[in-house]
Amino acid sequence: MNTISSDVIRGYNDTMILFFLLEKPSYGYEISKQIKTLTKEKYVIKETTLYSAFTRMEKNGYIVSFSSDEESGKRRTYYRITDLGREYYAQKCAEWNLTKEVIENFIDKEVLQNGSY
Amino acid sequence: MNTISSDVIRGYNDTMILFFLLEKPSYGYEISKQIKTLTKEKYVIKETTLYSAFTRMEKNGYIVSFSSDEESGKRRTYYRITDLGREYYAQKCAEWNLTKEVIENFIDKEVLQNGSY
DNA sequence: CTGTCGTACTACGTCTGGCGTAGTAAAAGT
DNA sequence: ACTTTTACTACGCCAGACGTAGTACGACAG
Repeated sequence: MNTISSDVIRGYNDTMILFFLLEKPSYGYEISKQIKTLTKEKYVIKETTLYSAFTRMEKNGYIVSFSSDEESGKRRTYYRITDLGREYYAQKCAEWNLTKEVIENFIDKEVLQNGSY
Repeated sequence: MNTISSDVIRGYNDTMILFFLLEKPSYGYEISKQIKTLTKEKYVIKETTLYSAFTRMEKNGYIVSFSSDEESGKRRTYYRITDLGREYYAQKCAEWNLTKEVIENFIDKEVLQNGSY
């Protein structure tokens, strides 16, 4: 029942990833775990979605990659957010508010209250 | 500045259309105007998006089409929502609440307050 | 009575993001 | 020694949105 269709999230995977990169550079596996934790398992990003988001965002100049010199553990590709990335993130936040406002016009509150379906 | 990217709305165009059909059968042009009005011009659905949504939803059994016998004016294709369509609409409303909850975790409130970008 | 605007669509093709499937490989746990 | 976890890459498909274009009828102005 409570799975989120990907079409809804579409366009916000990038935002989620950038949200964590705002704080500090990170890499795929860590971010995927953070998303899972923050959403209390309500949303789990697919690996392919995650890594293709990285490539796309690097191409767009929102993030830059660098290789880690790990003393121990596996070698990872880290990503750092750019100024353009911060701008893009802020834009998406503003857009989200607008979108929320728009969509909410079409949501029937009553249907939700008595969960009748 | 304040245009909504289609990727965000994606998956909710159907919901918007069904929202109006809940009340009474309607047709393309009327619905497109109603969406524009209800959202105060914040969102205007593209014609191709609208009509392809009709075909898709009819194929899925959410709506059924019938021809109008207009005494005057142009002939139109009307659509009526089905029980399955109502169910689908209710599902989408519930899904929306979940999605909102999830995405909001990643939205920085401060960025929004001082609109700094 | 002619041209333009509003109404009401259909057809076709492209793009993008998400995701299924599969495979690789090193480190860490048992 | 084997399995699990970590950390990816490659390939290809699919669906929804949308650009472009064209059709056609009615109303209304000049």
